Amino acid sequence: MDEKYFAQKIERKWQKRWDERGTFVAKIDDEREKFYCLEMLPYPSGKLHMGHVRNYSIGDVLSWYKRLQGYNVLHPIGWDSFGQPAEQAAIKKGVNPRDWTEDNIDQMREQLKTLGISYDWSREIAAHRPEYYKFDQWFFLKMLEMGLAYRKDSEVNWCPKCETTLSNEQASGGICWRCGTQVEKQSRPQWFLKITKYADELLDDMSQIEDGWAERVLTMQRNWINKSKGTFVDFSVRESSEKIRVFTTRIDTIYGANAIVVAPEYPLIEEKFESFSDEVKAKIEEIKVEQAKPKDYDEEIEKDGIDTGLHAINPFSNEPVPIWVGNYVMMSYGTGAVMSVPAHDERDFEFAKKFDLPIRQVISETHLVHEHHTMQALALDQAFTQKGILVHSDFWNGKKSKDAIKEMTRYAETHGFGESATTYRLRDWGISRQRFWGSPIPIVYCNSCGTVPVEFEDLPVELPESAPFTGVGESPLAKVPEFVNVECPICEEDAKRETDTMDTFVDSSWYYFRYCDPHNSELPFDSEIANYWMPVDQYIGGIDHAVMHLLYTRFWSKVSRDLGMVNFDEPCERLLTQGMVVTDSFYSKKQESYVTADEVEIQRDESGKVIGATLKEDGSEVKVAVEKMGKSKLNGVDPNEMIEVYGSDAARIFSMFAAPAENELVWQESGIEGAVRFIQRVWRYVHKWVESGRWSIGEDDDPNSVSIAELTLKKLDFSDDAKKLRQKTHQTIQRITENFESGQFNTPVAALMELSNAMYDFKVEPENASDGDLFAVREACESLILMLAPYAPHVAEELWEAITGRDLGILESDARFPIADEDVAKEDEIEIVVQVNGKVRSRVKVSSDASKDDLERAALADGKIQNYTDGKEIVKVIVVPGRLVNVVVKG
RNA sequence: GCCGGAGUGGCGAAAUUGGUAUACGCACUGGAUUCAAAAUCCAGCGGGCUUCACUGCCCAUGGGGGUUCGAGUCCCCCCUCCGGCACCA
Repeated sequence: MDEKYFAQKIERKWQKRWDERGTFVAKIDDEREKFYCLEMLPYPSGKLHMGHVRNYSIGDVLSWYKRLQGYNVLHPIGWDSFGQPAEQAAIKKGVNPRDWTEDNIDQMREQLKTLGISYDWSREIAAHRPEYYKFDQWFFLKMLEMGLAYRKDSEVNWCPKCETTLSNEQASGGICWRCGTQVEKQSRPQWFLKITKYADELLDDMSQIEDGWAERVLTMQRNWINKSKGTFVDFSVRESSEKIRVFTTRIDTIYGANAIVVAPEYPLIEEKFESFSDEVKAKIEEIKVEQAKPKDYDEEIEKDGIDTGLHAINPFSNEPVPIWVGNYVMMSYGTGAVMSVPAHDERDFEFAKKFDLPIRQVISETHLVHEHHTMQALALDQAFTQKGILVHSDFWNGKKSKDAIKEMTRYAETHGFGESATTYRLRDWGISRQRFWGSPIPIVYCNSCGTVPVEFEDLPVELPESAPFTGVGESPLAKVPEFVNVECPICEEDAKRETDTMDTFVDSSWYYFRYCDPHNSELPFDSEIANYWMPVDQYIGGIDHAVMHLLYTRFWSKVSRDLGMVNFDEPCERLLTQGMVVTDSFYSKKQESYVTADEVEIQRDESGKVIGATLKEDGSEVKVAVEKMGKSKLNGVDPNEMIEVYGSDAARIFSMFAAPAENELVWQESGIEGAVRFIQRVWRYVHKWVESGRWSIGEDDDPNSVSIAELTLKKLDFSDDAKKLRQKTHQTIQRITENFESGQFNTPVAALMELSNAMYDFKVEPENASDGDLFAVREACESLILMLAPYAPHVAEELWEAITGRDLGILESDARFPIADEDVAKEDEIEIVVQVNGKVRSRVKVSSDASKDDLERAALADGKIQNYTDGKEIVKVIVVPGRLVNVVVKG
């Protein structure tokens, strides 16, 4: 046994032993309650970043905690290994995406093993392997059978020079990443999954998970789906027999409509285009071009539009209103037309202000109803968007918005110019990608038979070994004749394969099922096995996935349920959305790329805050920002160096201690020394007692030593100091258990540090320790090690071995997370704060079970308090048992 | 722009969910130990006033307002920063 703590040595020792003993291999066991702990699977970029370390450390803390409580824990890991970076590497460096990906996986697996996360590596999966993506295709075919997969035209980013489609990232700033050409939109047939069919269920089933998911995530999902009840209203057009249909949730404001605003591609506009003036034509074209550009959200888009000269007739008032084309109306969203009510909608208000359109108030606040009936509308300086009472609305005046919405909708329905409707913002999920590195969509196009699904027994449709990666022209897959040319599964005539591959979100939508049964070659997973492990008890991942991934994944479970494969609705009971790990990013405008911190000269203000930077090489300007780590192209902080220097236990403790899991964490390395110091303090303390020979481990013990079993059997006398130490031990167990149960992982580290400080404050040396002292020390040490294990499993195993001679993590281990003894933890005397008018004026010591009356009496008897109450009237006394007394005085 | 979140000492943060603001750690300062350094140990550490000292008082949780006996915590407005926005994953 080394006396000195040497992280690398013990970490390697235990990683090897865990591997050999299969410590973390999960097996179905009906005797024990299962716990499925899952972290979002990483994209194998080749390099671990601090966001990963944080994510997996949180998962490991929970896995260890549950394992020590006797749960049957499943804690798997795999790779989200399809995606653009591999293909970009192929284009830029000429490597094969498969080799590039496999290399990266090997590197990251090594790094993860060095971190010592308690994964069941026998269940490792990777999306890019045919054994896995076979079942992406399997699910696709099932969804096709269910009518959930369909094909329709949809737009993609298109570079006219490279004649290729681009992702949003490749088209950022509206220009092609390769050649800088202005990006356009192109329409092409693509495959969609009908997630909208599940919109209501995705909303309603939130009630099943609301206890375990953060409210912010559910809110974002709710707003993303955005179910709104409202009314379709048809406006007839004075210059045409066509009608314009708009959707509104506020039909009660229709008397305030001052215009109909339509998208530039609106059919009526196309039809009447030639009749417009040159100015109108030019503006419409301009808006079209502008809308076709990929969105840059940083840039504020000013409202723009033009009056076409056409008129729509308000079906309620028969009033004609102008028809405008506006840049904020999209053909692809809603009906492509909106009614503009500036007085009661902020966007419409802004539009009306800019073009000086009339603004008519038709809803007023309840208490102003009377005046507004007779007065002209007040000059509004902003839109009044709340509900209220209708004014300036003919027959409907004086009605409440809520009633008016119902009655006016009914009126529109009976008069044939409208209908009530429920709309969703949620759109179907487009999964077609014109890329090589993804699951091929298992479809064949035949001239005689049409669109033909590949037979189930012919799955997987395998990706070819390689393809020409040029970054120009059609997708690489389309350039591989052996892949494209195929026999039609029906008529056996020559046919062509679909060359689009699936969105990588498909892979990550069902991987947690696969972990349950990762080697099944017939089915994605066995139902019975999945129903044992699933749903996931705790899912942990970045808040950046709050909407898309987590919505797709919920959708996929519901589809699996409808396929009869699982017996539940929601895939994850509890979700911990970890805050982003962000870091300073340096973007060189000259090099048009991100550079590392080493390459720049950083300017700081007096407080050390970064205010700017220049490139060391030539002093050119560098844009400094704080951005999430792992963002593609951005070089994050490399945790491996930190692990090498300080050890993985220290890195893990520090990453957990640095901030609460949900918070964003601005990464900085200073402070990790504190974690190392803490480990060393624990190490030294335990070794001092073990090596003193005062407690026994094996058979050849010191004759003066005594085992914990012997101690437990004796009736022990505890000194006041020993009592104090035991009290601290049990209070710490209470605190940490509470923290873990409520998902708080930073404060337990502080509690452990406090406990170790208390151990150092206990001044008894081994040589003259009584049996009671020995017991108190041993109890503190054992509890500390067990509670430390989730954070620093290597050092915990090592110390546990030192004091018990046994392993901690293995299934056969009898080590259990400690349980607090309330009687030992209880304080006899507590300090109560005494306030006068809410300000702390004194403190009194009372017995911890003092009654309310006792507290009040003690407070009023206190000399300092009497100074404040003398000659004044005591209005009331508020007593919060265990906390404080507040005396309220007057005069 | 739309949706969601965050802001507390020099720094990361804590605060039993409306009840002692600043636990724990980092950095810093002083002391012990040492030939010396590292390591370790002890002490101090929000700001301002007051007292020789004990002490006492006031101001502080991004800014402004409100509710309450009492607000970091609840409500309203504003500022700054971060995440997502459907082809980054």
